[in-house]
Amino acid sequence: MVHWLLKLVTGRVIHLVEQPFVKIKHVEDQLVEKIADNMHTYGVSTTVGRVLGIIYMNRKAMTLDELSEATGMSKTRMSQVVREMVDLNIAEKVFEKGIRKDLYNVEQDYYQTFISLFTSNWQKAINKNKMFEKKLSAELKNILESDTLSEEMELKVNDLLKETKEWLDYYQWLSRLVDFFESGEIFMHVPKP
Amino acid sequence: MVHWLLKLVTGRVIHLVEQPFVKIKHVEDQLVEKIADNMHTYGVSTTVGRVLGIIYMNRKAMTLDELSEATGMSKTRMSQVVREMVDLNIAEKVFEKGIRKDLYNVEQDYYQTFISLFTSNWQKAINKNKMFEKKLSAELKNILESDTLSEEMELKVNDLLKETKEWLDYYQWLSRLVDFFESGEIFMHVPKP
DNA sequence: AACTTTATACAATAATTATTTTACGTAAAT
DNA sequence: ATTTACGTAAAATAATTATTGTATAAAGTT
Repeated sequence: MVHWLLKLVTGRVIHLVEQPFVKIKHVEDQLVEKIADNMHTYGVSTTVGRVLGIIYMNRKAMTLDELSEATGMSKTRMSQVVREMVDLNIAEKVFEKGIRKDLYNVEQDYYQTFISLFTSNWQKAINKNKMFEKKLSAELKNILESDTLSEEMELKVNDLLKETKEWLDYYQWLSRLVDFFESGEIFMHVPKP
Repeated sequence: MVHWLLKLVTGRVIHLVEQPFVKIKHVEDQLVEKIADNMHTYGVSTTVGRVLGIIYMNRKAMTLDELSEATGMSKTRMSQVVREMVDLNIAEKVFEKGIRKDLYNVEQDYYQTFISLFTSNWQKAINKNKMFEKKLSAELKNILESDTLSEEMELKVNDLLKETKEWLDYYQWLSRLVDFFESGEIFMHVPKP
């Protein structure tokens, strides 16, 4: 960003004026690091979090080169990271006429970011499971038709069928839970401060 | 569990009777694997998920040796895994008189498991952040008192103070969100099917 | 048309996380 | 009083994930 300032720090005369700048930079860095750290809780890597924090603090979209510069990581890695972020719905590519490079921006609202991560995370799991349960349930019903089924086995199969049903219910609940967040209904019951 | 049955599979006479057993076992395994897989979404490793699934399907507490046998992993690993699970509040050590080995059991209610993982996960992050914000806020106020502060810098610091405040608010919200789940209030608004 | 710039695929390397092996302390069983 | 069983610490190894470097294709510039 304002790197010319940083270079002046060694100059004696301007030193006093620079001191606050350095401190501010330090606070900003700490904030970004904290955001990066927290991202583990959301199930994404530290680097994703760091990039999120950097763009967030920058207040406007950034290019891969700028991100690379800011993180000290390769441009390739930045490309990978922003793609992951776009997939997770926590960043978006923005077009700006006259600028050839891709620009990426992030949501400025914490709450929305939380919801995006929460929902994209769970939605994936929900979809995978609904399919699976159907397949399993069919498999079990098929076993029930076998005529060499002992009493004990039949009991077991029915138990598993019940299990499968409950599992499916649970995922239906999760699905509703995701809606509950995505629609913003959650804020009616847990209001923002 | 019922390993003696498995051993019979090669016997020709009992083969027809065993077929369903093998199929049932297969379904159970698939279920456990699915649970294990899903656990990624909760932010825990596959093995933790697998162990959860195994104990869950077993319907009663298991020892480290049994888990080791069931997963094919070392007892040491099982020790590590159950500890992690206890920390996450998704398993508990149970005592049974006459049995020397430690027994571990898991919650049989999916919903409760979800909540345990959700809350233990976030509670950790919340605690870490509350401290941090206080520290940062103090640091910023300190900078404000510097007399070599340019107009621009002062603006910046105030901006960061506001940022910090919002961040704190957000974590307060998360804290309430955790309560909302932990207290079971969530089920009043997103009822179980 | 030749040359840059940009993004990303792909293979190689580094770093982290998961797992096992060995070892040891403690508490029962003999 | 040994001996055996149990759980886990600590170090070593394996497996996975994160990161980089090289290469390439597509679009922009000269």
